[in-house]
Amino acid sequence: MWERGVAMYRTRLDRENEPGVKKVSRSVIRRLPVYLRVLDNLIGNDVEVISSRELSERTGFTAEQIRKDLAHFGAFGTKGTGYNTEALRSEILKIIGLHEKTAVIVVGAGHLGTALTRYNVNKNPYTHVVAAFDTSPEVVGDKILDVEVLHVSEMEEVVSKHNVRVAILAVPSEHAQAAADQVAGSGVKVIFNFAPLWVRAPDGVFVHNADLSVELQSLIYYATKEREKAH
Amino acid sequence: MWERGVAMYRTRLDRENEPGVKKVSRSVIRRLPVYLRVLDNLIGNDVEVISSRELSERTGFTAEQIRKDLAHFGAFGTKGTGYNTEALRSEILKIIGLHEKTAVIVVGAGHLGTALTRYNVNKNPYTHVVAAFDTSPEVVGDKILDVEVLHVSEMEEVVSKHNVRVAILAVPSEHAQAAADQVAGSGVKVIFNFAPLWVRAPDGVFVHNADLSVELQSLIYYATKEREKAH
DNA sequence: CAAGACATGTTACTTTATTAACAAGGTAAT
DNA sequence: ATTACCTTGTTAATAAAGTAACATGTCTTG
Repeated sequence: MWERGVAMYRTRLDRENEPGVKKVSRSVIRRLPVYLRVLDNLIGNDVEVISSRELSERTGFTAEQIRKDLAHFGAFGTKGTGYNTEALRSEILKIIGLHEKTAVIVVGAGHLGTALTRYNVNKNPYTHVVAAFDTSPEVVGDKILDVEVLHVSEMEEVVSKHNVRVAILAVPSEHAQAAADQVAGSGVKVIFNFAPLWVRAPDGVFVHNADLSVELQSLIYYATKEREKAH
Repeated sequence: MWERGVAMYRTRLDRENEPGVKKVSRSVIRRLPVYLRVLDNLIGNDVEVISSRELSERTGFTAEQIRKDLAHFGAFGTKGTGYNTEALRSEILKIIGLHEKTAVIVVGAGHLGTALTRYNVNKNPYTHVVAAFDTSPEVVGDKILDVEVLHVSEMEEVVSKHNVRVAILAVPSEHAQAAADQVAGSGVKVIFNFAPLWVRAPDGVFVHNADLSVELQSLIYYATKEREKAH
């Protein structure tokens, strides 16, 4: 009775230390799509198995780090052999949530928004830009490749209809926060913001600010000093 | 004699641990331009003094972190008061190397390259795009705002003439590595690469790969799960 | 001019991330 | 079947980054 009681208590503590979902760091999540791209290439070349050491050579990350990253989510490899490329690809797709094509909207159909729409449509097999939005009558109604530019008033309907969870923001900074509020209000869960302003969003909405000016300015630090390579 | 010998030995070891220049992490360097932007705004509004606490509210970083970041480079504040906005701005400019306008080239004058050229010219007071480059006769000779599109064969001359140390790469991935080799060969010290491929460069050249597809894919992870905000 | 309030910069602590080491499992060849 | 060789996944050690605490110094106010 006592031993059993103690054992049960310990178990409860262990559960508390590992509260349901183990939290995985942003750094790990960022590396997963890099593994994915390499796997896509390998599969395209009919390579069926890959070791962490070979993945290391193709990604620049260390083999230990790759194994550890994957271990966060399960044991996908075979000792002595490595990872089956198809199986690992499939697992990573499931982890990220790319197993079905993700609907994305682009807000702001200026030069940057247009370029990002084309870039994404052409370069990314896992996401799909369902529409771009703008307020200017000059661009509303246009098409960017096969993507229609709609008026922002139609955003909520489109988001709802296509179950859009990701928005790319490429509007002038003076409208960025308002645009962020609107997309968040429409039900979007992730905002990828290119405006040179750090937008805020309610809890539950994940914001990634990709301020290219700030990024460029930070890089200039390395233009004068002799330093190691990035990433 | 013995004690002195030991003491000297220890000192030598300490020096080796701290080799002349103290290394400052990428994370710190990335935050500096954010402080800079806030300072620019404050100065525009004739604010002369700012505390780390107020900077914290405007940047989202903690006050402790801001103080610690700045402390890497010196003591710029006044106890009891805070930081003089003009003076701190000036210090950060010197730290990053932005005290004189930095010459930048854009390689690849497609949609993304054009958008980045316009974005940078309009949004960034500290850098100056001196030219864009392409190989296609259709775009060579065009102008993007007031930036000329030149043939890549002229790159080395332009880089040398304007002392260009930073290149933005926006070429198709199949040409990215060749383009990186060429700009590195021209004497550029920093490569900001937007091609969906991790380019490599010789030692002494700092590469930052900004693969937007990979970034977007990693964000999708947060579209399904409930998670905290980024950055 | 003394005292209270305030903010920096430094040092110590905690947390997180990366690197290394290794035990256990699996393959292939003899 | 046994041996030699690989490679994974886990645990341990190291390094890095972020957070907190506080001693020191400055300003302001009565």
